[in-house]
Amino acid sequence: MVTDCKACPLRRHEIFQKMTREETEKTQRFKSGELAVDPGTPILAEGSNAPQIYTALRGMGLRYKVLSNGRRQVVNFIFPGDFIGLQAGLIGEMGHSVEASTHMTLCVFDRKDFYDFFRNSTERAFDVTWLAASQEHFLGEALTTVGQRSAIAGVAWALVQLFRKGDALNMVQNDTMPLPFKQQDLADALGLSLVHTNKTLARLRERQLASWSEGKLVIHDVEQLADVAGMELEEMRVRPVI
Amino acid sequence: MVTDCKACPLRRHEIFQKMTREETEKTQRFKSGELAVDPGTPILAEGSNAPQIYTALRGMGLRYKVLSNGRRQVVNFIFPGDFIGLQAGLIGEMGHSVEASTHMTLCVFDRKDFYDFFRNSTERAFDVTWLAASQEHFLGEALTTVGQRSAIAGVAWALVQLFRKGDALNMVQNDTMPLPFKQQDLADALGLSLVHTNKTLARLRERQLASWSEGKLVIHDVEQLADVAGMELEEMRVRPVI
DNA sequence: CGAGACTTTGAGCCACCTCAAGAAAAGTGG
DNA sequence: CCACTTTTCTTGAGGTGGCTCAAAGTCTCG
Repeated sequence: MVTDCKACPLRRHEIFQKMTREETEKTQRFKSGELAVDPGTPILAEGSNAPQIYTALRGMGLRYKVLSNGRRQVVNFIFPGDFIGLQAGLIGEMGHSVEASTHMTLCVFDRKDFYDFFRNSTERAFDVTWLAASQEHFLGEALTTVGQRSAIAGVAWALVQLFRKGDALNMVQNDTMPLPFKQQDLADALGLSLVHTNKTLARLRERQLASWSEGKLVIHDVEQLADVAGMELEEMRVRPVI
Repeated sequence: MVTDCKACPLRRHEIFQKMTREETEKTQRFKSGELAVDPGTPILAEGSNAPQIYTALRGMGLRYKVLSNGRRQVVNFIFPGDFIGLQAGLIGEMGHSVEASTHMTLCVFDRKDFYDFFRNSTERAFDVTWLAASQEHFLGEALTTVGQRSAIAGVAWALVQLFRKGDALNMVQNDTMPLPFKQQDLADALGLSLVHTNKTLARLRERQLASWSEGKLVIHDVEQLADVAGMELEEMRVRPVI
């Protein structure tokens, strides 16, 4: 049986299904073009030249880099629908590692097919490029946060981003969404220590701006939180028609 | 007369020349498809939906974002050959501002033509995507630096990056290259204060690792500096053949 | 019930910040 | 070419936001 890739950002089901079917036949390992991984499982390693590319279907994960001194920078949080390994597919090598934070199921396809796919449809090629550019845009924002915002503004910024992304994916109900990460993950994303991140989260909780515990993030007034972050809420971009 | 766009990263001269010629006719403003700007001139503004895209032919500049509180994050340094406005071309809006640090001359073409260009050649479409992905890769590195490296390691990292990029462009002679930026620019790139950046540069100079003054950066032993930065020197990536 | 993983809190410290002011360059106009 | 102004660089002094160390509290799970 072939996986339904509705969740793939490129929405080209027939292509993805073909890829995953081939993948299945080739490796004899994936029952249905899906790959299921447990929390903590590394999916891609920095510097690797992995032949696979994935789309997250369910579950969440982290992109991160680690320095030789052991410090870790979380580059991004992965949500359902996100692409994993685009960099490897494009420039031939991963610039970061990826691992699962929760149980995840991934849609698998391989690089060679990715090239064909890119070549055969300018429409889809544009989508891929759009995705890369969006990611670049996001990283610019993140860099600005880490470089210029105070701890409380940075944490507020991150929570707003996560909440809005969750909202776009219909994960928010009653002002709350699942956020299955550790405080250490957020700390590493913001370049803060765990201790200070914890204290900053406590401050936001006291001020009734945001409360994150037991894997649930609750935000009643996003605008107020965005205000603390010193950011304007830009509306979600939609891929333009080329 | 039509500009020679050898320096454009996409090397598709006939296209670019056509674009710039059209541009010239349309605006009656650019004598030869080139645009010359003075130091300090804003080229693109964050949030703008500019119809133009550029390639830097000569001179250097800065990409940056400014926060509502007035703080500025320098996102990247622009060298000859770099693309300017790719984001606007792809996702319809600039995520950062761009301004010239030196006198610059730019190769101008417009967005509509960019779309056609993208659509009409999968080869070039791939190049664009590759560029976007490379930029994403770089930003991930920068984020890691700002988030996880100490001031001295961060400054060392930045100088190594600049020096290697200059080297790739044959701007290095006798271990020295032109670096026409201000210390404030570097400080804003690394999320450090001007004062601390200055003192850190002084330390590197004392330790004979790197010396930057009067617009010239001198590095005798890049590996030693990379060591201070705690980075491995990865070799320059070349766009793979698709 | 004990072990391990995560969160919370307290206490002291330091890397980097801000404020301030002088020195050196780099324009600018006559 | 020289006074004058403005910008950039440099250095000192003192302050603080966020860090590290340490330990206790909570939760999960075998």
